Amino acid sequence: MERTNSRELKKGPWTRDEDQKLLAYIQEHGHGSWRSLPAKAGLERCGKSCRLRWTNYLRPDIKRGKLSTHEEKTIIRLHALLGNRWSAIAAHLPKRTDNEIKNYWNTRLKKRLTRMGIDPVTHKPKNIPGGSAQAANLSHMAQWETARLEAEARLARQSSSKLLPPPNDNLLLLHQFHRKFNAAPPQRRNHHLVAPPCLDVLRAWQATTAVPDYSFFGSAANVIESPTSTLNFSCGSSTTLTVPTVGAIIENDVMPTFNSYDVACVSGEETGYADVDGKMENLMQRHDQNSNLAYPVDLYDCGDDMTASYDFAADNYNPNPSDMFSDSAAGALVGEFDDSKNYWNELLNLVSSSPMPML
DNA sequence: AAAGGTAGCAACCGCGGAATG
DNA sequence: ACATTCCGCGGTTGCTACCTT
Repeated sequence: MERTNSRELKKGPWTRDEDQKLLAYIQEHGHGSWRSLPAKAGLERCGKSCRLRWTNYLRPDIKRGKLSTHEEKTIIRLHALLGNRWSAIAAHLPKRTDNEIKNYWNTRLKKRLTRMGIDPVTHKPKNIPGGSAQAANLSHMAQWETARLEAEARLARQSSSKLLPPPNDNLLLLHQFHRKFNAAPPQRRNHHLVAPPCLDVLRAWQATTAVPDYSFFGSAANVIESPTSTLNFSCGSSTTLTVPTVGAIIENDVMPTFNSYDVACVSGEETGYADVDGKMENLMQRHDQNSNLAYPVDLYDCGDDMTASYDFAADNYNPNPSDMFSDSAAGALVGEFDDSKNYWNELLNLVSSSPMPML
């Protein structure tokens, strides 16, 4: 419990002097216990206030300034899936704080969607009644997906801050999810190595705005290689990741399954990302054709300043390739193309259905 | 120029879960 | 097993700058 000190603690805006004291202390000693930090740092603030100032403002790895179109669309998509779980959303927007994202949503994106006639809570057009039977049927799926996303967000936080193995419950949850929906489970490799904190599909979305014009789908001239071919990516070692081209997906009508390792593996391989993203956009497009999608495609892709903005290096994830691709890892690194179409269709449907209650 | 309204954002508050003894 | 402490999250408030009338 937070108790008020007998001495009156300062509240309100931080001064430059206070900032410098806090910054200097943390740079020298680390934050340690937030509760005891203020006294040690010579600040008349509560520990909570110090922590907030640090995490939302002073931390050196914070990117400030206007959010890019790419970041905006990521927020919208993640919000459609996660609701107001700002920390989980922030985990997929490097260098942005949950507070900043929350503010941005409340002051801008929410209003923009409202103006467009879209309910910012359900992400559906306001004149289309919600609560369909389908939505009800998807409740369970939604809960699992939500839980999975949260577990991944936790992993992201843990591994980025400590580089320690994830707690067993997180890993268990991920395994349960993947088993339940017949997707490739995340695999624990060597004990000291943590999976890169990524939400596979959403990272694939994030990673690629290099191809802003998605109208090429269906155009033979732009389909890479033959419709059934695959692309191989070098992963910095002898292992390769096999990913089907857009054409292969269309042809075979299968939904690819990636796990975190797969996507991390293609980091830095621009063509790989473009292709992964292409798949997702294709899925989205096909989904659009079969559902009353709330968003016109251009809602996300209307900006001119789209740039490939996902910076994997920013995650400070530098796995040793020999660890990364050892033993059982090899199997998982090969793209697994289960027929998990239902999984993806339902997940994508979810985007246009109402948020579900927590487990 | 002044008053009122609005937008944007930093910071606070209360709650709940995790960690610890 | 329980109580206490610590920390993080999401909701909310309040301040400031800007805009409109």
